[in-house]
Amino acid sequence: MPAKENLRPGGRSARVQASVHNAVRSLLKSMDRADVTIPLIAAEAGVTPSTIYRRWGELQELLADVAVERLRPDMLPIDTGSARGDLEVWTEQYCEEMSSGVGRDMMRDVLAAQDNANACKCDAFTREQIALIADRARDRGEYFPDIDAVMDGVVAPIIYRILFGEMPSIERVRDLVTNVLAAASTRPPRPASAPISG
Amino acid sequence: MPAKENLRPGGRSARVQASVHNAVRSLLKSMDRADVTIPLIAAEAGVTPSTIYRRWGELQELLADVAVERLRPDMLPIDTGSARGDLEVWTEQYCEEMSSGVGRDMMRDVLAAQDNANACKCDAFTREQIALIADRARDRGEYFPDIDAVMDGVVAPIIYRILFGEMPSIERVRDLVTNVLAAASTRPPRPASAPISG
DNA sequence: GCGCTAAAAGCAAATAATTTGCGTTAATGG
DNA sequence: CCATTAACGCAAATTATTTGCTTTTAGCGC
Repeated sequence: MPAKENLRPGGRSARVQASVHNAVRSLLKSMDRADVTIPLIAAEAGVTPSTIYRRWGELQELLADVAVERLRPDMLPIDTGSARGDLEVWTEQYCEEMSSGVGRDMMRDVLAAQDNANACKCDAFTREQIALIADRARDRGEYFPDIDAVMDGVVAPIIYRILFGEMPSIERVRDLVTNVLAAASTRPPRPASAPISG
Repeated sequence: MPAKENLRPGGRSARVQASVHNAVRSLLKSMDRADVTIPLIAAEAGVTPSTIYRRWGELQELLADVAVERLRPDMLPIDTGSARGDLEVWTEQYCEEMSSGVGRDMMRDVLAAQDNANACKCDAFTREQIALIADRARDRGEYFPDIDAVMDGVVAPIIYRILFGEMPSIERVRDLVTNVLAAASTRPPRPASAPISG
């Protein structure tokens, strides 16, 4: 678990991290992921392999580390003028990104790592985006479901299907959005979940 | 993709496969998964490492192969006399198994492999179990939702939360079951999904 | 059953990845 | 500016993976 944060943020360390991340991204673009090795990354980044081994431990952790950065949302959800429109557009884009080859690879990298901190981060990113849409809806005076209801009703089914072999169709995605919005005003809020230890 | 099926099912090959699988299970019981290596497994199984390399390619594929066998349901869903009872009991047990340390490790192994055939198999196992419950409900003349609705409404949220860091509480699980059953008689069936290629 | 064919396994040498000890560089805190 | 020490680089030692070749044996036609 010797990853990322709470290491010396100063010049060299940060430079090495950036260089290694760039090397990974660059190599993943030009070759099959199965052929990417730590010595290769080290050469591309201009560092010695042992630096990578000591900092990330395994290739899997490094890949997860890079993937989670790429999964970080880089823009605000598009404002369409209505909660339904916002959620529909965001969901379709999310689904498309996640079900693309690149998206699925990144998700696999994040989930394959021992350390589940990266997976939690991805979940947090998604919740933040939905919270932004929810805030806008509230500002407009519109109903909007609980974040958890959207996670259960829209995000989870999409991710499950992508991970377990079926690509959700756009019709299904729209349907999920419709159902969660329809249920929003009729269902009571749900009980909270407990965080996982390991 | 030199895995599992359509290899010589006869004596030696099968014996080696069984021996290797047993070795993996045994080693995973007694030590940390991070310390399990192919040479170790080979020694435990009494085969040469190159046999494992040629047959499974990577440790990850072998682990996925073993995990999917352990995830295969070994019993029929308990018959409680009602659809709601059947689904509730099955779901609680499923959730408990999957969120245990062993369950999460197996799921990770299955999802981490390049080959997504194992993930598809897990999905199929789950659908079969739900189909059995649905058949029983139909025989009793009870309503029962579409398998896809149960996958979306119950299974996906549970798995998503386990994978992405939150353990679903038993209350939430019951709530998911309640909601999918409540929706069963009011919602139209959903459009189908397309299979994934890679 | 008997032998033929080829898939799968064993063996060992060659290659590649990972770990480790130790000296060096440079970020951080006083 | 100096002391401290985390992070890095280097190289040797260890361990894992690949590969060419040989041997075993399952599957199949006779």
